[in-house]
Amino acid sequence: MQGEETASAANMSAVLEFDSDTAKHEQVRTRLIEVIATMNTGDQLPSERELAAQFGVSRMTLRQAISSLARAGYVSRLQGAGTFVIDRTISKNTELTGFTEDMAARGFNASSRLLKVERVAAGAFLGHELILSPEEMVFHIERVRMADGIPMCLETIDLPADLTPDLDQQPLEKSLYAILATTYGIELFEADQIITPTVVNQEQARLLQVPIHSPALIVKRIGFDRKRRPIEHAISIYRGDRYDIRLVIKRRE
Amino acid sequence: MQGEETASAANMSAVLEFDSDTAKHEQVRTRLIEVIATMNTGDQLPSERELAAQFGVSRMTLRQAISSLARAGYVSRLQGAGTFVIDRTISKNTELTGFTEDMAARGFNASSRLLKVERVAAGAFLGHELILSPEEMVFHIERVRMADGIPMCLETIDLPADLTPDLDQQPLEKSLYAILATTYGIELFEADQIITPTVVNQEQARLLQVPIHSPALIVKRIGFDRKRRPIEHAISIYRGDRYDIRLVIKRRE
DNA sequence: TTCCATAAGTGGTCCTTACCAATGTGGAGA
DNA sequence: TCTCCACATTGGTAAGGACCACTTATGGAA
Repeated sequence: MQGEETASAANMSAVLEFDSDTAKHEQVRTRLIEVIATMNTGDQLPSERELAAQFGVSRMTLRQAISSLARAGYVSRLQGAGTFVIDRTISKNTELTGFTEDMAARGFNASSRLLKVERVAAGAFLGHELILSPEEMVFHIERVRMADGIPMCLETIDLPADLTPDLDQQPLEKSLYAILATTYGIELFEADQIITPTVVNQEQARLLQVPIHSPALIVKRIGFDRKRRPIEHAISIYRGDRYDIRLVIKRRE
Repeated sequence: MQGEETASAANMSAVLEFDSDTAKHEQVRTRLIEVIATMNTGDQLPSERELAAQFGVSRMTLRQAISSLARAGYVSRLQGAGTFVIDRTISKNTELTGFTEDMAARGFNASSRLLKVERVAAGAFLGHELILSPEEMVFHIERVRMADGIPMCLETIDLPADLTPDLDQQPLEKSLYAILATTYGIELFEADQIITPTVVNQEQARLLQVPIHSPALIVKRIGFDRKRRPIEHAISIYRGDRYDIRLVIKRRE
């Protein structure tokens, strides 16, 4: 044996240089992902003590980074044995992403066709969902979302208008999440989703270019910021023949 | 103000007594859930330093417990502000559970009707999914799963026979996960799921007591143990009119 | 009265040290 | 040759201290 693990360990930068404005465990995490990318499924990582020494951080900090990777499904830890690289062919859809990122992860190029943008009163239902008074204004957006030019989903989104002034002036063919982040400084922190099955009606069939009554998934989502204030209400209808939802579910950690 | 937070803090047991064979942070977590149950949505928990002192543990240990609760959606932490109780009306379906637990969480009583148990060769497809040679034996189980006596889903499960000898002698109307844990000492650690929409055929419609061509969800799951060895392959068809899948998705933590 | 700097309090990060628990291995003994 | 057990190694838990980043309430200045 020539020590493959030791070899890949040697590839790691000896004692990382750290940004002062990003948490060390974040930077270690990022660096570890790069390292893992060069390894194969089942390979063992160097021990925590060894990695900590190499990165020049405490073992606690190193563990924080590895814990995050374990949750995200990059590695698996076994007490007494070691930390091992996990097969990454399964999509890791437990993290909150927009359509654009989601499609990128599946190897497609996301685009969209804007059907409608309007500024309207929330009304009773949306007011309840977004915790607004029914008179408050929301932006109402309807889009067809496409992957490599093929229609994948119909999207209906409503956002409180006071959070996103002039949203209707923005390039809504692009990623909404990107616009929210860069233009308005709004970042979604978590979202509640409810998934149900349906069959498409005539109008939906036309827009999605599938036969009428084809199976489809309805995904209803309410997105929240870090303070759990509702930011968006979205209902998406995904065609069932080209789209599925993949999850990795873990026992409590 | 009479200090509601201080009052509920006073309700907490001063300095917990600890089991020696369960991790402290686990026990703190359990105790905290009880405390949270007595509080209202939006209430602020005592500070970490205060809680740590009350439980008689270090702040690190206390933080470990609270981090777990934050991931599970019990509380929300805000740097500089505090830790707050989150609305628990939303189901927290991000944790791996069996049908029995899932239904209990929704307030239903789970039961099942056994349609078939047999011991057969895995074959090419299942062999691939479960990483067995096609000749190896698996237990093949088909069940109708019911909530308060109403059919909710059709379940087809296959498990490697050598892991679970005499599985066909077990009471398979009960929770399979419970049997795996108690009789065979097998615990599922994580599962990969793929969710797709469909419409039921005549046979499925009969078993689920819904009209033919009703929308339904297909959930394909492969369950793994802690070493990521495949334990079960399951395909479940849930009726769409009485069942949905609820998720809370978070940004990376 | 309004506004803003500030102090106090909160969660977030990071380090060090120590020991526990599970795993796998290699050598002693049968 | 085989079995079994002590032991080194791995990840897991825990305490305690120090400081940072952020929020909020407060009190003084305009």
